[in-house]
Amino acid sequence: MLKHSDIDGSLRALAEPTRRAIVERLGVGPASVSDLARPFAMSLAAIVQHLRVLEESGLIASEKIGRVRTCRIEAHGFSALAEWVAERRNAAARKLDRLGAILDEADPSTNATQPRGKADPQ
Amino acid sequence: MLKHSDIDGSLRALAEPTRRAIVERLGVGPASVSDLARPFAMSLAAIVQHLRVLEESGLIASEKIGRVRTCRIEAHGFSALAEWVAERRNAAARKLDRLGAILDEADPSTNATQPRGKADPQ
DNA sequence: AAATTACTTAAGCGATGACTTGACAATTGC
DNA sequence: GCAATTGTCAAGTCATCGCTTAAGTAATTT
Repeated sequence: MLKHSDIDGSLRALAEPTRRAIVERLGVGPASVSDLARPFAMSLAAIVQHLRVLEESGLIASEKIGRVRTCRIEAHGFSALAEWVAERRNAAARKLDRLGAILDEADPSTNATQPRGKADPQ
Repeated sequence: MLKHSDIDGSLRALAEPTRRAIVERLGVGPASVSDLARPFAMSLAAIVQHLRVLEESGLIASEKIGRVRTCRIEAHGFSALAEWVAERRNAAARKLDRLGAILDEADPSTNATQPRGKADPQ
């Protein structure tokens, strides 16, 4: 149902400080393109390019009314990403200390694809 | 306490499909450099470079014993990242429909930095 | 000790990405 | 209508990134 991952697009989009700052600004509330551009020492055109990347990745959405385009943050895109990151974090946590053994016994399927001969130490 | 974010490093590292695949592989369990390289149609040196990026960002760790370096996923780095993404997702969710009003009344502090003159519509 | 395995390091190359400038289009205010 | 505001599009520049090849080191096997 949820677009099985424009994880790639989302992560690429967020791997850039300016775009992250824009996203954080939009977390406060919607804003126009020039509002978003104002804090930065770069051309409006550059910001528009960043916005395009963010919108294509589904992290923000925008609507143009008259001559002003208003941008807002898009919950959907962030949910997909949050899920992916959480999965990895859980996988990592499962490997910590002895907790691994406990959880793996509760749900052995998570270990099914383990390569032969590696007993997953620690 | 938690390194206020090599969010930048983590996101940059994960914005690359090969590195994401490596991380997913390590979610199953630790592996050597050549183990990690095997599935990919690229040189070992390339993989080593990817591993370096991942390690510098704190998403994986590695230890060399004898001539083989063993890599594992690092829970810490993923937690920091998961937190950041969750914050943005929450900010986004708060702006949805009327849910916003409800949550904002429950915790008005989240709205305190709203810029003047913007009433946060919808 | 010679060969093999498992990396490591450095230099270089082509593609992509983040900007710029400049020219244009479409509202809106006077 | 004219001018400012707000954004769009296209081209071009420069740095960074992902990869390669080639040469080197250190541990292990035979």
